Amino acid sequence: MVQYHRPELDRVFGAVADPTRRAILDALARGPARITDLARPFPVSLNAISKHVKILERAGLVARDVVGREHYCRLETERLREAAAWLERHKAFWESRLDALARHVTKRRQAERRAAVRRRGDAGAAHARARTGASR
Amino acid sequence: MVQYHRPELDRVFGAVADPTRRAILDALARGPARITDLARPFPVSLNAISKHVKILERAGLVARDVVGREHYCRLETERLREAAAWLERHKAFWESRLDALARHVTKRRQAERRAAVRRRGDAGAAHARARTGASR
DNA sequence: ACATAATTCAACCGAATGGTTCAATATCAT
DNA sequence: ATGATATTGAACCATTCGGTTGAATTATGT
Repeated sequence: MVQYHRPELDRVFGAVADPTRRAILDALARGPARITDLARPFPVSLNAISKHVKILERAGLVARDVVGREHYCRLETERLREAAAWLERHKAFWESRLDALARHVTKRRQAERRAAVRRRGDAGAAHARARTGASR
Repeated sequence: MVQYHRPELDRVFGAVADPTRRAILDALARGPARITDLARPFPVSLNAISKHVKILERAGLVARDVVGREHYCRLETERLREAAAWLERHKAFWESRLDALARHVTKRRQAERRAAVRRRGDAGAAHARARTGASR
């Protein structure tokens, strides 16, 4: 179940981790656009957008058609599909595992409670004493 | 359709963009584990893993229960669900848009061909001249 | 009490990011 | 030919990242 390193996933997830790049992808969903068009709504330089597009390209999320001096960018959905599949698969798996664990813990808790009642007192097992995290 | 900046997505996608962190998540799918347990399979220092876990925590993908000196980490699926939903939604939207564009282009191509035939010669429109990208 | 174990903190390092500015290149329009 | 337009290249900067090492902190076992 633990698979070997897949650099495409690094690049795809790395690419969509940036809000500007997600916005660029959204813009491209409206149809192909040139670098200049893509850059217009953003408060950053044209060069910055050019770099972002290059990153999206390396991630395989965007392709470009060069027409004279103009570069038309368009979405490329295959890699996105792969990334979505990875997330979906893991989400499903993790959730089922968590359910299984929850059932297991519940069963163990019941067993512990019965044992504690038998012995009387000291109802708190180590698990119950855990100060649960998310401290920030 | 273009939504405002969602930093959780930055953090979640950023977190899963790293192969070591994806592997940690996979390990945690087998059940809660301490930092030391998580670190064992990796060729990097314990400190490095500690940092990775902290990043996963900030992304909301992992929570920890501190029991004495031991930190038990476990998966937290909510944020993952959100990220998966984002990808799914966009994947679906982009694919439908691409289909629509394809239909549109096809129709336009047919119209152009008819026009070209009427005029005779010079069949190549600008679009057809585009040297398609993915040049690396 | 004391050594050991589990973890973080702090400082550091090199490489990658996201941004800038100022050319350079190539194409289009006149 | 000339000038404007679209884009990249190159150099630079501050910050973040992924990693290290060494010391500090806290809890456990004897």
